[in-house]
Amino acid sequence: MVSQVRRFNRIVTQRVGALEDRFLARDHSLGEARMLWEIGPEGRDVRSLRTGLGLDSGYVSRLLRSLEAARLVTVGASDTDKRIRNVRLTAAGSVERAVLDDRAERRAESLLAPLTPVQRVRLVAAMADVERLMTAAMVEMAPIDPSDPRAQYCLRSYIRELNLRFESGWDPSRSISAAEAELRPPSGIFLLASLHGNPIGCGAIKFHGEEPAEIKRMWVSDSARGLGIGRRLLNDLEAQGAAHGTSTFRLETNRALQEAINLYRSSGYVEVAPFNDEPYAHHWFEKRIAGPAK
Amino acid sequence: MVSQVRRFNRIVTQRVGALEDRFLARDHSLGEARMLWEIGPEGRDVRSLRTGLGLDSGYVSRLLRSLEAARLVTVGASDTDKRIRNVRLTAAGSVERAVLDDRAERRAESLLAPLTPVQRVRLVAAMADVERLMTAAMVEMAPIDPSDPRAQYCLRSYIRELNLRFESGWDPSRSISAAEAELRPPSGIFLLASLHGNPIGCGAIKFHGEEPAEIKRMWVSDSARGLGIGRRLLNDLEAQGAAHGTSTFRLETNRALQEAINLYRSSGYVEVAPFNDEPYAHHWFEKRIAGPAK
DNA sequence: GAATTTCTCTGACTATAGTCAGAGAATGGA
DNA sequence: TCCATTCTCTGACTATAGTCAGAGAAATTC
Repeated sequence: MVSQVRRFNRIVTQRVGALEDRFLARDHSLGEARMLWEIGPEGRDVRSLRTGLGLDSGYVSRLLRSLEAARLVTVGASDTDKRIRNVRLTAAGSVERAVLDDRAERRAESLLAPLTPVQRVRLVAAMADVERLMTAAMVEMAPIDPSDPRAQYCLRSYIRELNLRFESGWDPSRSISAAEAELRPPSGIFLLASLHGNPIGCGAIKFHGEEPAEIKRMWVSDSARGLGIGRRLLNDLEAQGAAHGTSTFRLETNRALQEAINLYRSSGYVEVAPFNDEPYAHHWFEKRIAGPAK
Repeated sequence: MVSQVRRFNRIVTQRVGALEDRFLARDHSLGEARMLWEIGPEGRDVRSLRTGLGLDSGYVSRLLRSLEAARLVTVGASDTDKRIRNVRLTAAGSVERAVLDDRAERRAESLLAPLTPVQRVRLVAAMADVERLMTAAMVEMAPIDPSDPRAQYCLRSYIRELNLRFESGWDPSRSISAAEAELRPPSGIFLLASLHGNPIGCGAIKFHGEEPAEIKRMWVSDSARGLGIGRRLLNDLEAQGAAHGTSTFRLETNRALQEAINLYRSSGYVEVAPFNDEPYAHHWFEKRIAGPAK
């Protein structure tokens, strides 16, 4: 498997890497072209360019001066905070960006051009698979404090979604509690899934001493469905729980969340009699896992 | 389709491009690392390094001096031609190369690591597809003179293969002629398929004035089977023939070449009564194509 | 045997893509 | 109000990855 990955890397850097970057730039240096691209039609502030491209502030500044000298962008102070500077494309800058875009388009076409129609369809399908799975591989999971803004964002999204999907809406106060303090060590664990630093999913454990631990707040962003994030969150939560000495997990869920129910079933959760009086639940699940490795 | 290709390019350069190159080098510059890699355990002459990596001779020379200074390679004159210099890895150089190899291996593993087993299998399969089809897309087809060494290589390979696969072997002199002069404009056309400059397939046309043209010498290297090269050669030959005013093509083939027979059938060739007395043929095919575009 | 070509090397340059250390202006918190 | 912090900018540097023009030695061609 690994050797296939390496062969893939070789071929793809030959064809995509070499062409994509260098070829697109041409009239500008690669750095300028990337910057022009990243600024986008709406304009952007310098700070977000810096973090977005991962460049040194001095370097970004210099690139902007050179784009400014070429009359491709204008840089002005932001209205709200005069330390922050805002970059916008000039008319010429927009044209230039369109040219870059057009080149990328042609590059992509030229990659498909030599193939037969059947091969094209197969290649594009395989590319979609690779893209999806590589994106999945870039998702990072890490425990964070439930008061962290990223955790809060996930929890708000979770509430919004449940409220939308449950037939009767969802009122967290009528439901069994999962307050911040309950999801923070040592009472619990809050796990965040993020892609490029942006939160895209979460899951939590609420420990009950010797009693089975509860899985709570499992949520995956719409934009990240189908990447297996839910399964990985569940796996990681179980592993964390196991490290904490827990060998039995419980959870309850609403019949509206069919994909979650499928996930639990296929992850080894077995439906059991109701073990609590959660008003929004239709299904109660339990799973025993092997104890922590010797 | 094109937008999928572009999304693929973006993701893949992010993940493969950025990591692969820079990450591997570490102790050396990227140029040195690439060179170390390309030299290989067997050693190589400077010339092939230069063409293989596509670098300026001065630059290659400088890189070699720096590797030599680090005692990773030795450079000595070739036995047969004292202008040519031979590069070999020292013991330390081999160790260093193994370290690079190991890093590439780990990189590849780390790409798979976050995925579930099912996802890994899917990703690797999709990568194999992409690799195969991108390789196919890199194959170039161009008419060349049949006396060109690359054409000669293909023709020799063709003869060897037919001799091997025909039940009774193959003696070109008993077969209908397809001499160099017959496959060269204006009498004919010889089309070469090459990958990275190396010949991997060929096909030819022998014109007969107003009479149907003959397709001859269709061959694809073992190493390039399954890439659709045969079909593209045939397509291109027909297009060339059409541009030359030919609208009917004929060919005959031996029953041992089943994959070729399938190719002809699925490309619109219809089996017809024998139109010549080729002693090695079991099937005769014909195809009429639309005239050249208005 | 002379002229030409091939192969590698050196020296002198260049552009790109940075990094690092401050400085100055604006903002936010105590 | 003052102090620390944030944000951007400039100046001074560096490493990498080249390019280009020739020179010298060996081989090939005429």
